[in-house]
Amino acid sequence: MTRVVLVDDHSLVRAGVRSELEGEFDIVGEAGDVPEAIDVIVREKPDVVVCDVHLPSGTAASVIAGAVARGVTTVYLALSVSDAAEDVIDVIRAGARGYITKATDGPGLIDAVRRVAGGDAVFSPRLAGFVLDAFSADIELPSADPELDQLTAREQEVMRLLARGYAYKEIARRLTISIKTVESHAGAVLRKLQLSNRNELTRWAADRRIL
Amino acid sequence: MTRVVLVDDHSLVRAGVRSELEGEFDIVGEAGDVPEAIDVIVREKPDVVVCDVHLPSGTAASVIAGAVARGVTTVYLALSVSDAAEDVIDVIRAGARGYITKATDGPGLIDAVRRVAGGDAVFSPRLAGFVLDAFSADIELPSADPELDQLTAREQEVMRLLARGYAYKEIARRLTISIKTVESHAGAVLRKLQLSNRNELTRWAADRRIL
DNA sequence: GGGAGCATCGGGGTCTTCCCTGATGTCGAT
DNA sequence: ATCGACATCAGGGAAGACCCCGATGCTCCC
Repeated sequence: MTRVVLVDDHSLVRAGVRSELEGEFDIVGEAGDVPEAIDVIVREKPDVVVCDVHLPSGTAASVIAGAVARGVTTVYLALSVSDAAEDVIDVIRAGARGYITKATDGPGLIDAVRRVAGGDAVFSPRLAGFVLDAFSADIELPSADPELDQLTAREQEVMRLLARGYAYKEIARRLTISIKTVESHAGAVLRKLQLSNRNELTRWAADRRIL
Repeated sequence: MTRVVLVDDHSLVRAGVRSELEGEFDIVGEAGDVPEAIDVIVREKPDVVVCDVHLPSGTAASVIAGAVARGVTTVYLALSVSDAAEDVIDVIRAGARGYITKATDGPGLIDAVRRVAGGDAVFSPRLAGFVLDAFSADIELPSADPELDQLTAREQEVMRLLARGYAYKEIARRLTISIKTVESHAGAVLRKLQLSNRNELTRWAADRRIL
């Protein structure tokens, strides 16, 4: 039987969730704040933790981080009244596998717990949209960058080598041109990209995953 | 009315999807392979593209990449017989907002199109699990980095500013210490991290998302 | 045939980076 | 009380980065 821990600062909410889940799952512990939650999780090592997002002493993300720091890896289902993008993203980033609101009914809750226990992720489409946006913003696909097009082919070559940290001398050797030519191209690159030195260029390139 | 383009190499499948969506949406174009699809998308600029994952001349990811390269941003709903993790991840990475299998019934399809058009993401919980795994693997949360611990608190401060591209002079001003002190810390940072110059440091920091 | 854009170089200069040697003061631990 | 780790600063120097001005050749285009 799947072993579950409940975390919520309102004992009434815990009671409600417990009554819904009892019979289906084995409720092995409860907690009302962050340190208490971490202790229970470390002690019980449950299969699933159903965790309120906002707790008096922190958030569900703190609970997850704390448990991870103490070496416990388990599956988290976030539970919240809020469906604000920020809340969702934070807790998902921290490692939660699902996020449901307290408007969910009993069978929905049971289904969600069962699903995250089985490795699935549980989101409403609206929340899934937030998560996808957040992650894609991180990833930043190799899009046709208009800033890159300002550079000539040769300048782009030099730019890549500059971003990798090669010295002018080294770049000159690799492209079999003189240092002075490298300087020319480097100057053009910095001017066109409105950067003031190589370090900004390195960051610029790193941000765009041009490596 | 939401304008939709259908992409699938089997005209029978297109016919089936079209018959389900007609009335609800405005089907403004169809295509059976990648270049054709890109052309139609560029020409029609639809709100939603319902796209088969496997096409004779490529994949849905190729279609998305091609359309993006030609400056069209629209919303994609991937459609496939396969629910293999690989297929899902590739097309989501490319930018699709949803992924449904061909087992979906008519109302489910209509609902999915409507949702992605509205900005939501559409996945079965199983597929959402894949997506989450794939992205979390990329992200790599700020773990306690043993290499960072080699640096003293002050050195870490200086390191962060170095990585951001500030000149020694500027760092000295910000920390209200002398340039010479900054040089000392910078030297210690490079030595301890076994890097030979600032550019490598910038890359080192960028790779670890220390910014 | 002139002009624009590009790639190729040079001289010469200033500022920055990086490293060397060395020094002083604080603080905590032995 | 001493020792080590740390933060602070200095002088000086070699090498690199960056910028200015200017020059040559090449190709493409009107």
